[in-house]
Amino acid sequence: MPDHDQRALLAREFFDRPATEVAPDLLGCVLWHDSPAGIVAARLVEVEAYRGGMDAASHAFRGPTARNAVMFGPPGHAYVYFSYGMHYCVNVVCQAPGRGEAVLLRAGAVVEGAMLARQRRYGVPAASGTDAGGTSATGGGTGGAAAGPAGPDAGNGSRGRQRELDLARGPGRLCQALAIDRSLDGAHVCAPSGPLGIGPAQVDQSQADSAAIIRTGPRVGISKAVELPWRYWIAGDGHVSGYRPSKPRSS
DNA sequence: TGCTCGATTACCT
DNA sequence: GGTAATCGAGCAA
Repeated sequence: MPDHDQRALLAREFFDRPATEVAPDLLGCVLWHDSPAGIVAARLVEVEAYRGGMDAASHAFRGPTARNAVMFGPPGHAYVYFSYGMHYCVNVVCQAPGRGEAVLLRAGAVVEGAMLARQRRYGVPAASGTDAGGTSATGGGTGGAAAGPAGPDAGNGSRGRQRELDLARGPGRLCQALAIDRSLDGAHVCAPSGPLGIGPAQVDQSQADSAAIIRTGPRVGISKAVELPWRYWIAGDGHVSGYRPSKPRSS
């Protein structure tokens, strides 16, 4: 049933470049997780580049530790960490081993397995019955999902639409929707047999148009190197999370 | 050994 | 729009 061995995957060489080059190229690509419960896939609409030892905001800035060891390994592997005591965030390692560069995957639009993603996020089977994307039941596979954000909330009001946009809007939500946790730390996203993968951007005309408009700006929630415009997102896409500067802790 | 902070989110006003 | 929640990593003593 998992048709992911037929899915196109990005080559390892794709990630063997500076994170600031990989990050914009990842926009429009599809991240998927094939779990026992089913497949959920999301088209990436927002990412951030972290450049290891030369980037004070990077987890790798201070050198390798047990937590960030994966960042210093070969490119094309997932670095998953636990944040704020309750959320997971997922990165993809870039550059040759030892560099510590990675791209944080911040937000996506669920294009497959939306029903399962809703279940994970909101604990309900489905808001409305129009979604055929539950688990791997999507007949058309990735291609059929290319229609964009229309289908799932048909018949719902703006509230339902917002919920749909919020499914994977933000790094913590993305991980929750795709059931990504520390067990996937180090997973190879270029391996055909692995549970986690990233496929190339779909060459659909409407998406090609939107993917052409890539914006850059300061990264979210960091207190160091805030001036670096290493956040990349698809302009006008409702699945992009809003910019929030780092908030100093209240005493 | 203990303390502080964090690549966030959900909920309350 | 503002704030509490929550826990692991990293640093200092």
